[in-house]
Amino acid sequence: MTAPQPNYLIFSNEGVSGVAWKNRALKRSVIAYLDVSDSCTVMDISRELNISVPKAASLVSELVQDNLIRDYGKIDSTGGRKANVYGLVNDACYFIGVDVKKYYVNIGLLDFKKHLLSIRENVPFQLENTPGSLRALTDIIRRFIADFSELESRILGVGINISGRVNHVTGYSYSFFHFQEEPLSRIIQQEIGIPTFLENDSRSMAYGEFMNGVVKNERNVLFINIDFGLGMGILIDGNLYYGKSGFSGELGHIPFFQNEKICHCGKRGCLETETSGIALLEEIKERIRGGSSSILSQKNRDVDRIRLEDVIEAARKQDTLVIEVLAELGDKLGKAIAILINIFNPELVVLGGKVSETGEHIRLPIRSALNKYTLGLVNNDTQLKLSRLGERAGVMGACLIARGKVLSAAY
Amino acid sequence: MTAPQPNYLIFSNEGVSGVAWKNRALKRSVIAYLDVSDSCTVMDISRELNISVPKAASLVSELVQDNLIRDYGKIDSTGGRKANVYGLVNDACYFIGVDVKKYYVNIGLLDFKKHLLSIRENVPFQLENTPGSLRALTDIIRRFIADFSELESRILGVGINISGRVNHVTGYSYSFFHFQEEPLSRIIQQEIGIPTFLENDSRSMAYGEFMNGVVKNERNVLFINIDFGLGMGILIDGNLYYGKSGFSGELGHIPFFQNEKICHCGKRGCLETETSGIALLEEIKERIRGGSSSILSQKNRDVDRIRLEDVIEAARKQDTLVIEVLAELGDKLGKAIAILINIFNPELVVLGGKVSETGEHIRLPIRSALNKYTLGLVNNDTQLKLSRLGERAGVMGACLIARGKVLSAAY
DNA sequence: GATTATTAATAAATATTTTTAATAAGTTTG
DNA sequence: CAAACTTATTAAAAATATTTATTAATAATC
Repeated sequence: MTAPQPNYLIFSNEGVSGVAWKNRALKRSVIAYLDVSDSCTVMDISRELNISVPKAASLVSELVQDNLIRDYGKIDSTGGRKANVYGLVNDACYFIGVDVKKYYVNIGLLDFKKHLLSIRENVPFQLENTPGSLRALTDIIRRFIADFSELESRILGVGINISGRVNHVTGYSYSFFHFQEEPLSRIIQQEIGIPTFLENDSRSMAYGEFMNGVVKNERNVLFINIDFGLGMGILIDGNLYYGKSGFSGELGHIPFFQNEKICHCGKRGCLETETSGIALLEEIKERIRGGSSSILSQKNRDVDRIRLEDVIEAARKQDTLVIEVLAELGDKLGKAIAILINIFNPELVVLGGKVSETGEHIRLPIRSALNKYTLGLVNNDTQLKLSRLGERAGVMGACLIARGKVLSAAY
Repeated sequence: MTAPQPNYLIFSNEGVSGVAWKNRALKRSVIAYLDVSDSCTVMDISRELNISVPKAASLVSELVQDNLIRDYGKIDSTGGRKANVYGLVNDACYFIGVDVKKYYVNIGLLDFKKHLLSIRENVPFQLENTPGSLRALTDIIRRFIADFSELESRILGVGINISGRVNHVTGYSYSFFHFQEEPLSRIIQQEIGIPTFLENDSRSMAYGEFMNGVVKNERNVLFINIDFGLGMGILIDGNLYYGKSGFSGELGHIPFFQNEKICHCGKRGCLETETSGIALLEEIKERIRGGSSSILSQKNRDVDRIRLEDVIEAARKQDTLVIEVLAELGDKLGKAIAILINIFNPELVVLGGKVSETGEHIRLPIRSALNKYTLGLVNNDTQLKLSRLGERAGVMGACLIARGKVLSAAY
């Protein structure tokens, strides 16, 4: 005898009103509550949602019937009859996250309880603004889904990270695959047959770290994505902040330097021109050409062919040149983050993206710049931590974005 | 026969649970809805709050009995029976707002429908960190309340703006009147006998402009307070953003210049050192001393005694020197605002505070700096407007802060 | 180890809300 | 100007939720 299939209707408001609508909303609230508290009793739900105990009990029993939550036995009592505790069923439903990079794709499968069950990294792919590239992407997603055919009916959403400008509400991507009238999310959704959601990469990573990463109870968090470019995800009161059109967090293109370097955005003096993976790589190459010694130069290889990954690897091996350049980069970036701290007074700033994999080599210079450039009172409020998810923040975030949208019926 | 007194119990959750709690919450929701929609029918409420029409009708009739809302006659029909429209009763209750400045206080009275019924400006006062100064402040408030003794029982809240660091949740003020254990808000509340709320001045002004000023339907708004110092209020999704400890929006102290001017905060290079009322005044004085001609110099008066108000007055009279200095200041400030626009992607940036009273003389240089320093796509999203409330933004905001807290029972 | 206090779950009674239907009040159209 | 059509309000019936009371289970106490 197989377990009954869950009743996904509660994740939608379509075609219901009145009491049915309220019940769905309440059930979603129960799940949202379990999402943060992990487990709870009928009494807890009654208190939390301001409903009577019998009502809470009936909701719980329906959710158990729906196979979305499960009775996990008795709780340790505090001096009375022991209460039954309930929690989410981890295999109730699944979500897929796709992290689209320039030369590869990472794709993963998340269960109901936010465990990353499977991840496939570095799937070869060329991100180009062509229909062919889009087709290749949907093929990769389809193939991944095919590997989990027995779960397919329980995969409720797909989240996709695309760098550049994305409107998460309309599902339009402006920087890539923008060659048809329909929003990109809908086109992909038609291809793969599962509700699909688009998100900007830095925001997605921020959400991943927030829901399942280094963030604990902090509700106002900045996630600095130091990758090839420089991006930022903003979490305000536990929610991603988008701005008017979803273009918030364009940290890389704030006017910051008096330099003459022309950014790929067309402006001069962008922060990204000196504090990003590309800037780091260029500076390292420049200095090696100028005669600086480094692990990277000793190998007698072609300077032009040094990759960012090599630089990060060199930092891990305590290469003096890289550490020195990182310290300078960190000082500049720290000054920029000081601005953000004065403005946001956040509880936590998380450093993510490729360059953050150099660990303390980048964190410490930023930390000391913060001490230099922010007011003590404000600075003391703010922790500075390294990403916990690292490379996987993108996939995790994409899964969680899809999960969040489906669970809140917000689409 | 006098009108029945309103039932203020709905503005509290104390001592109720179950159905009574739900009814109070629903009634508050009705009022919150009327707050933004100005008037509505029973049907509207039913649809908006997802409750049945009879339930909505019973809530409305209770609120009418409570004298909080009133039947305002029939609406123009769209092809059927005309519906009754309901709206707030403007004299149902009142709120007081106090804008505390360095050398004076502005204080005003707001009615339930957000009309500023009475305002008393420039009440002499010395803001000092002494018990005497605090006593003087409470005296001013008490005297103001005494003038409206017939309304006193209906004054439900007092909002107070204090510059510097304020925690609106705990009610502590750190920059002023911080010489006792208890939070300042509670101390004042005990003195005047009305629930009291503290707020930072820039945030309060931002809230005033948002609820009753130049902001129309925009939900993500930055309010730049260019006064003696430089502050900012941030509105995100229609709510004030506070940050971890309520220290958000410290725009004046972001590290921005390479200059050697020491800011009163102790750091060097603060934005405020070159783009604030004080900076403007100093620069004007400097240039006049250096021989520049201006209306201000012609009067043959003591340069040292020129006040910021004189400078603004001169700008209104098209004084070339002031306009020139404002243009330079606007360019620098515009560059800083460009950073904010890249980060927040707001729908609207509002310029307020004393210096903004120079109108287009400050707005246009900022506007052109924005064009220069932001990406087109992002910049086109953002309007730049001058404050509508001007000097009164502070009082209006303080009243509205108190009103908002009371109406949402959030204290 | 029985008793008491405490807490959870369940059941019955009560109260409230929603549904459904009917009525009233208007608008539009032939 | 009346018939047909909309929409709002009211009323009664049905459904649902909350209260209150009861029972069950457990820990602490004597």
